[in-house]
Amino acid sequence: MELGTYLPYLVNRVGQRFIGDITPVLNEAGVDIQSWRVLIALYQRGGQPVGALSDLTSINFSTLSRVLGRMEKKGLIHRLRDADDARSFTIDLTEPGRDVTETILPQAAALEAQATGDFSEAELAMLRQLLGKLYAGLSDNAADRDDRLAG
Amino acid sequence: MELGTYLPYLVNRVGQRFIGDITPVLNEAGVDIQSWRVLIALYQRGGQPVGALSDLTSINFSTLSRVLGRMEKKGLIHRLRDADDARSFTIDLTEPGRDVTETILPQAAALEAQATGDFSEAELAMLRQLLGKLYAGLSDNAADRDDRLAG
DNA sequence: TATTTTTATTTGCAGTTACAAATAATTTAA
DNA sequence: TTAAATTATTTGTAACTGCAAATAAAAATA
Repeated sequence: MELGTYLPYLVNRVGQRFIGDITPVLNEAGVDIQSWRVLIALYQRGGQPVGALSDLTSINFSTLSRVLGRMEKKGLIHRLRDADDARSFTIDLTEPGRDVTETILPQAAALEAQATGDFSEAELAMLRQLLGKLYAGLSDNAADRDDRLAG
Repeated sequence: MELGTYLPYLVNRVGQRFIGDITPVLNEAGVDIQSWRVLIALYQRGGQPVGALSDLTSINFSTLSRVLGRMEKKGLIHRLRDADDARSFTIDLTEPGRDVTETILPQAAALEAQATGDFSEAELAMLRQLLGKLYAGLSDNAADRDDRLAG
């Protein structure tokens, strides 16, 4: 096994550089990287319960609970008790949360565009497709947990 | 911008699933994910000073310093004061460190193989190449730091 | 050669993270 | 229709993280 071909290594270092590039933008806006993940997810997919948001953002349940706590304190989101199921919340962007997201989004898009400046459209599409396929090939640990409970 | 095409999102969720899949193996071996990154890097590239290891593993300097601290306590690595430069250490695997690495490696390779079971050789090669290209397109924040100092 | 600047690494500190246990509400089964 | 099991989320706790400042050694400069 060669380090330079080991996919977890290749993926991790790209992920870390993405974080490095977006961090100054996020600092400017006063949000951390986890909150940013929540912001985009909610912005693009609308209100979500914590569990779905955990899947969507790949943030651990209990961590996410506290991330949401600080986002709420900052007025970026609110927790709305579900009418039918009082265990569940719907997490939603507030207006300021939407505003912050719309401030960051174009800068995030610009950084992505810059990082992929040398990519052809075909390469970009291919990369996205392969990352999706790879994701599908890896274990859905949330589903595993459900299986374990079910089995 | 669509969440499903946003590369940081696609990359992060793959990275998190890789971590989820390797974690039981690492727990079994008694090492954490960061230590594992250090282990592979040293195993494949030989002894390194902390700075080079930070680049190689994408682990922040001060974090890495403490990761090395716990690895040393566990006897996985040792710090060897550089003969020519007393500020610098060469970090190296101990024999137990090498053993642990060799226990984990085949399992890590198996997980990667499983995740990419549906990939053709061409797809795999393409994915690796594109991830490399993407990495190159992102900022080398270590270099940025140097530039800032130099400029 | 004494002083300043740079480089390599570590540490203080304040905050973040994840596991497991706790809470609280809902559904299932007796 | 009450007890048991399941589900959604939060919290206790112990460990980990990253920034900025500190340390310590080397290189550059006066």
